[in-house]
Amino acid sequence: MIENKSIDTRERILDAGERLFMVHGYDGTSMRQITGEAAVNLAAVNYHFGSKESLMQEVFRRRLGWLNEERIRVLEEMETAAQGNPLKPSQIVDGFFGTLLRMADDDTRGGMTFLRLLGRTLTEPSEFIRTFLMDEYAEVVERYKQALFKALPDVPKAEIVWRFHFMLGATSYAIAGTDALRVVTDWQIEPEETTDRLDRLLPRLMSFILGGLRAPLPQFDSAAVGK
Amino acid sequence: MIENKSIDTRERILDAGERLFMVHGYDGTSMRQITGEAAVNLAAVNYHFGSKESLMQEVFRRRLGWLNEERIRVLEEMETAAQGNPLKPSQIVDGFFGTLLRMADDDTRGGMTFLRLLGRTLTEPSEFIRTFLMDEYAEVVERYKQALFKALPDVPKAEIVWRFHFMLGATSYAIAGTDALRVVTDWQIEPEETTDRLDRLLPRLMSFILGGLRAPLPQFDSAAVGK
DNA sequence: CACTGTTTCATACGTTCGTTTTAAATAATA
DNA sequence: TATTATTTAAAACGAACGTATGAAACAGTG
Repeated sequence: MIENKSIDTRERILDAGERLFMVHGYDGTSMRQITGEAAVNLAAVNYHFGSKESLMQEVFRRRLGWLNEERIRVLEEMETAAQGNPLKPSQIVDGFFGTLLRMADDDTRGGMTFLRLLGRTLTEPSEFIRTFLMDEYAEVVERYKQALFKALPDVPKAEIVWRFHFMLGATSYAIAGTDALRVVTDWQIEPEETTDRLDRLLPRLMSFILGGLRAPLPQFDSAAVGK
Repeated sequence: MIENKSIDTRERILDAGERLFMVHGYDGTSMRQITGEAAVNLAAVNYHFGSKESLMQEVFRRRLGWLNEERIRVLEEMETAAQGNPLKPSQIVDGFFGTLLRMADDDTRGGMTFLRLLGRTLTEPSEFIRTFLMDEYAEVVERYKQALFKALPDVPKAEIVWRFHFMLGATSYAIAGTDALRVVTDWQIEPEETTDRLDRLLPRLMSFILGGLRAPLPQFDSAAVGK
């Protein structure tokens, strides 16, 4: 290995890609936009990453690697402290979703930009990113799922899995659509809300998804399902 | 106006566009894919709709027009029956989200295909679709918002707006990611779950989002927000 | 039938896309 | 400093993109 020429072409490309993929999506972002914003030559992406797809994967790997390791670290810490007893659902939810949301405050880890990219990507999984995300998430999801099964022994497992799914949705959307949703709604939030919006998003979202997780089980009233 | 030549080129283009935009996204879908799947000439899209963007808008207008009229019809019906009394939150939620989810069973209204397109589009709002969606949604969101304010007079309005936001997210995601999420989780759901998955999604999702809506209000413990 | 407006068709236009190539510039090693 | 490996630079590639054109096929009306 050799030292950087200017201050890291690689990193500048990743930052530009992260931001542009977040704003315009994968297909909507061109190599020329990326290299233009990063102020590097067009060929630099293919030199450093091989292809546009590989760049996209590296954008995710750079952030998700840390995030999912942190999630597992937090979970193990809690499990150690609990000495074999089940964790509280709120602890588990905070370990998974709270750790994610707290990334938004850490600009050295991508901050809001990466979170919003992640949120929108989960609903538009191209084939190549889909298989990649599966690998990155497999272990951490399995661990948290097991923890929830243990924490909620009376709730059917299928139900827990669905609700995990819903929580992921509410979270992704809340992040990805921080202003995309304003669009659809046109609601005005008081000024104080927008300034420190992020500080307040976490407790708000936590309340909501915990409320959903603990909601009464649905009645499968087969006759009235349609209404 | 003149009759159709073969059986409605326009409609076949809309159907193909709806499906392909759902699978590959707007930028990821080419005119040649659309006209190929619809078995019409390449120029037919520009002839009938003017441009690719206009086609996308028409794909949405065709479904959203009916959906949002139906939502308002249902709301007015409930309000009339209530004779000025506040509605139950569960009624309002069912009017908005239940009406949406029940579209999935109606293939003459796009069924799951359109729902999934809608779900993924809400997290990737291109500038041109963003302004369009705002117009389509403005009235219905305002009406339901007001109904919720009235139904939950003790809950701060900002809180209700946020939770509406979260509910929309959980719903969009649950729909858009019907198998995109399987990807991320790799959970196995019992066979019986997948067959009539849709019948069971509605009550499950309803329980979840109602639980979230009724959850205890968050504590803004400013000192401990970061952990 | 001829006439007229509508729809379909094959084809081509000018751009932009991701990628490749060849050479120049830079940094590390001896 | 001479040599070698790494990184940047400029230019070009073929392919695919959305769109436009003009003629052919069609349907409705007299």
